[in-house]
Amino acid sequence: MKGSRLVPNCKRRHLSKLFSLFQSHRTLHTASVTDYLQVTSDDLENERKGIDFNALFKSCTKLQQVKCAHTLVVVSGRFKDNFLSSKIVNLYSQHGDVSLAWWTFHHLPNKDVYTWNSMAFAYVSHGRFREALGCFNQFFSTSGLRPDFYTFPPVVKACGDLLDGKKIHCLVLKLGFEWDVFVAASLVHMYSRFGLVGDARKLFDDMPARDRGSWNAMISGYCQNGNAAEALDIADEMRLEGVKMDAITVASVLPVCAQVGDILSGKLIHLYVIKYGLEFELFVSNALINMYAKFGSLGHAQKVFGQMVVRDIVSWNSIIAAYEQNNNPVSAHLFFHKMQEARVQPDLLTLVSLASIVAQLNDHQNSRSVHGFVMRKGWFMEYIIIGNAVVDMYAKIGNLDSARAVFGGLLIKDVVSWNTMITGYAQNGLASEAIEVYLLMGEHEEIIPNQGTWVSILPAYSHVGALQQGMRIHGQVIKNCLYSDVFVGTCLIDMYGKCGKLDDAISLFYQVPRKNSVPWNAMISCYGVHGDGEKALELFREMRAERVKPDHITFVSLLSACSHSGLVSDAQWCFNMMEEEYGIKPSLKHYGCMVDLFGRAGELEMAFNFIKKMPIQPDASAWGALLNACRIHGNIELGKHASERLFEVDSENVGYYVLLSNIYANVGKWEGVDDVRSLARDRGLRKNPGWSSIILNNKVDVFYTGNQTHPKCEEIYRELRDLTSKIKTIGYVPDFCFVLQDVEEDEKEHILMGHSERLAIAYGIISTFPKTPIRIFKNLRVCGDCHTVTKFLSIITEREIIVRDSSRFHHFKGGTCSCGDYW
DNA sequence: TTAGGGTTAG
Repeated sequence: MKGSRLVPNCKRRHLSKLFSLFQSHRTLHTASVTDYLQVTSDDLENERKGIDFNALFKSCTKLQQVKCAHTLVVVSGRFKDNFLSSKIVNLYSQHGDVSLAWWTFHHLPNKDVYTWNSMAFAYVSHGRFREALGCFNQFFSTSGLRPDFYTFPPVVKACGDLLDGKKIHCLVLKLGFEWDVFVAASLVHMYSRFGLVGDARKLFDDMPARDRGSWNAMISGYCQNGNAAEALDIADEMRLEGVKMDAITVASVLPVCAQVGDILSGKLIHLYVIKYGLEFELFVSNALINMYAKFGSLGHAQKVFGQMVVRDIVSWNSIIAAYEQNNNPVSAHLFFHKMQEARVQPDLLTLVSLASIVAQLNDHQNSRSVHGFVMRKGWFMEYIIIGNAVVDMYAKIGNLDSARAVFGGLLIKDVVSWNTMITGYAQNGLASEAIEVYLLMGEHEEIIPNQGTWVSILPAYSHVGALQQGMRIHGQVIKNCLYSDVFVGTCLIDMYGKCGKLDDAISLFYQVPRKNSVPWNAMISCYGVHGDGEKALELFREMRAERVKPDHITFVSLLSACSHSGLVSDAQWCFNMMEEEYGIKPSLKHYGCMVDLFGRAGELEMAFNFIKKMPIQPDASAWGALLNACRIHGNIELGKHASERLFEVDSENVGYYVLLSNIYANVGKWEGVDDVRSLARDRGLRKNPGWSSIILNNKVDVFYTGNQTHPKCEEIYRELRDLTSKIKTIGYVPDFCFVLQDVEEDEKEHILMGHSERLAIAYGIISTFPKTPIRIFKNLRVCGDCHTVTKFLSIITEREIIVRDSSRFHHFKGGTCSCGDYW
């Protein structure tokens, strides 16, 4: 028999490797691999005598040459030796080859406890818990052997649910292993894992002896259940008992410090880490990076990362996520490149971060690369998290078609998938699509809506002014005890505010926690859109008095509120305070608000000078605000200049062409109107049609300007003609400067009557009981003539009419409007 | 010869 046939399952190359090992040990006198493979079994028998088997085996294991070691065992005929085969099982397991471990294990005729333990441990260490439990059950029921101290800890770890855990616990008690520190620690941890921290604590308290591992098990139990205070307390108790924290203690506690925002404890632990040289532990450094990232201390995170000698995938993911989650996608991307240079293969979580980075950079090209990479890896099938991340990525860059396609293709969807899709639509202004997805979600009973669902759907309902539906969500929120959640509360404030229920918004505002700026911003913005700049300022003063730190959004809301109410000097006060007192550098949005403020107040020169003095390149919002001001105040020359600058920075936005053509039309310069129109046409832009909507009996009716297709069209026009003649008797005179076509006066009056807001209001009047308030929503700004008409309508119909347009609210009552005709 | 307790997540 040839030597090679003795080892049927081992490849020749292992033999040759083995042979070189033999050579290096100088214990085998065969000259070459070929010679060795030619030897017969008799020869081998003789050769074997000359081999120092133990030395060779040790050498193979030391060199991590697992296949050589295996070959050696087989070639030397010792494969029935439990000790050696178990060692091989462990070695294969360490090398990540569980199937070869099982193969070795499986062919052992008389397995002992050590062998079974080794196999179960191999499964556990690769996260194959079900197989580990199966292995244990088979061992317990068929081998006739008694488990030992080493058997239980891995098996306890493998328990997938409380029932399994309790069964194993019973067995431990029956066999009397409960006071082994390793077994007890694993039980403590098992109970914590299933949320029974109290039971875990009882076991821990009853332990007659505790080592550091026992303390760690209890601490991590608390940490993983979010019991931060208890975790930190028991860590302190451990210190008082003279047990020092090790890398594992630190790695458990650091995430808790981050979670509860305890920067001081976090830093003290970091000092401890440095003092005891734990910073070279991979887990510790990784946990430190994550903690500093959560505190927003990117400098510290990067310093820890920079000092690491060995980095693993978690280290790279952590530093990438640190920048990604602190809105620094450029640096995050840089670290991703460095990771590739270091030849570390990205994993699932790398891609989750990368998807967010690509979204933040609005990088359409790379969004497809991310999508493709995930597809090639086949991760969509297995992991919901990456599917959701890709949906989110596409939604954030405004590619809703791709987002929906990926969403539709997800084999399993959880509540986050639905929330992501709803948010995606809502944040891209596609409220009805968001609502459609939300309603579709309701058809899947297994999906339970959560906080994220309310936060995603409420803005969609506010956007379309769907008060009834919004209130229904409010009911659900109360049912789910989420009314004190600051984010849900803020969305409700926003919803009530945007649906014209300012009083409800205010009362809700005083019910939610107000420690951070979020609800304040929402309430200030509500006052702003309702044209009450004074109240917005008053609330801002209250916010300062309560020592709540405003952020950049607070100032955008505040400046815009001032702008809509003509509070020029107050706005200037806020603008200066922003940087001087709070160190917030004004962004383009803030500059845009200021230009808008000066412009609306008729201070066109001030607005223009303000733009000229801006320390950053003015964008479309600044020039657009100036152009709008020129329209309101009829300044053609400056309007022309503003539009030229505007088209340099944004030539795609059709709204600006409309604004410019309005300026010409208002003063009857029809050739100017034609020029602008043809310019827009040449650039392939089409006017965004004006429309208004009204919700009656949960049904949304949308009217486009000049709409002739509504089923009640005739009635609506009849009512409008009737109402128009009535309001003419009390002083209404049509203002033709809002007609942007060069036609006869009769025709102009007809055009005005066909404005979408008027159609919606008339439809509301004929469809509701007398004196019922009417709420309508318009996608563009309300027209000046319609504004006048609505004031008169509020007198003769004795109704409140609430019109929400693209920038604010108009609350008409008894012939006046809440905006005081300033908008 | 084998065991427990540890870091990243939409």
